[in-house]
Amino acid sequence: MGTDIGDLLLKDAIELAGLSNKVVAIDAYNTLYQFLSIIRQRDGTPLKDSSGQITSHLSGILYRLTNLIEAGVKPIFVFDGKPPDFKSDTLAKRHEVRESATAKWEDAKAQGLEEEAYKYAQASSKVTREMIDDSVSLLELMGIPYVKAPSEGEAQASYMVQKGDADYIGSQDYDSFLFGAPRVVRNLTITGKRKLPKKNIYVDVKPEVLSLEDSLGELGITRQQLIDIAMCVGTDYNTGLEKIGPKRALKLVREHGDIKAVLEELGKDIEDLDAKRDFFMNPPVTDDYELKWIKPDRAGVIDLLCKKHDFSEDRVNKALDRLEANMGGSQSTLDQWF
DNA sequence: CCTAACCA
DNA sequence: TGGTTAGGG
Repeated sequence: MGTDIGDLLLKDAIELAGLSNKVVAIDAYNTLYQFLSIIRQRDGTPLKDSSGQITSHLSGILYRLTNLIEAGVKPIFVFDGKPPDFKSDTLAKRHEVRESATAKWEDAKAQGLEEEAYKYAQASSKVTREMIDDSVSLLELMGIPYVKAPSEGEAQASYMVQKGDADYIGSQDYDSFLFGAPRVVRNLTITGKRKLPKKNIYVDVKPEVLSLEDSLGELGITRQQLIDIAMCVGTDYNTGLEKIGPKRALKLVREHGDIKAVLEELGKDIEDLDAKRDFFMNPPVTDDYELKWIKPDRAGVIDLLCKKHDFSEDRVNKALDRLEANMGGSQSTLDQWF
């Protein structure tokens, strides 16, 4: 998913505390997908309520956002709108990959291949309309603002950071840099060691921040050239050129100036090149949003999570206690929020 | 992913 | 107390 330019970019590890009082525009699709693929049992089954509805995304939102707000972060969720027409190949491909992964998951499960089963279970994850609606409801009840993008969520989030309404984009992908995001934060979790599944390896997962300006300066290129490099490697809107990874793409774009000259040199072509380049530079965005963090509606959250989706009332109340304590629950913290 | 419980 | 892991829904 996204574009594979991460190796070219500068990353700075930080503590979550460093994001205190920062507004982070979280890429909703990216985050929900992450929750769905990772919040699973050992056999690969996602969390479900008694009626069989998947609830991994709701669990992720409740606990992750509670942690972020406790750390002083001011999160916003940014949802996708209508994707551009030239994304249809990528979307079709994702659908295909999901279908085949679902079948392979069944096979592996039947054969008792646990590791395989888990891998394919993850790849079968799908963010459904219903999950998005559920997530929006939960955010509203938790008092956390969200924005509905006219088109790509990452484009909208990038615009909000450019405008100064947010400080960072929260996403694991690098696409927002193509849309001009000044700052991105990855690994937006509570800091700590994490055990790799099925392996005896522990890795330090720390939030890391990336600055577009710093990376462009380091590489000695412009944002348009970064877009061109990404398009050589492949984006959601085009398949990459054969045998061209980020390193060679960087070299080629530096050498020839832009992707047009690179394509001419290689005798290749990318469909709708101009429209796609322009979409990255000038994506559809909106100013129609309001960012307000308000006191959570405890009864509403309990009703949605516990009554409708079988969450433990005890656990949800504990999370809400923490949320309230840091978000308009006490006068002392009110000032920093409003 | 995250929490909670368990054990050294 | 902190590392580890089962269980969450």
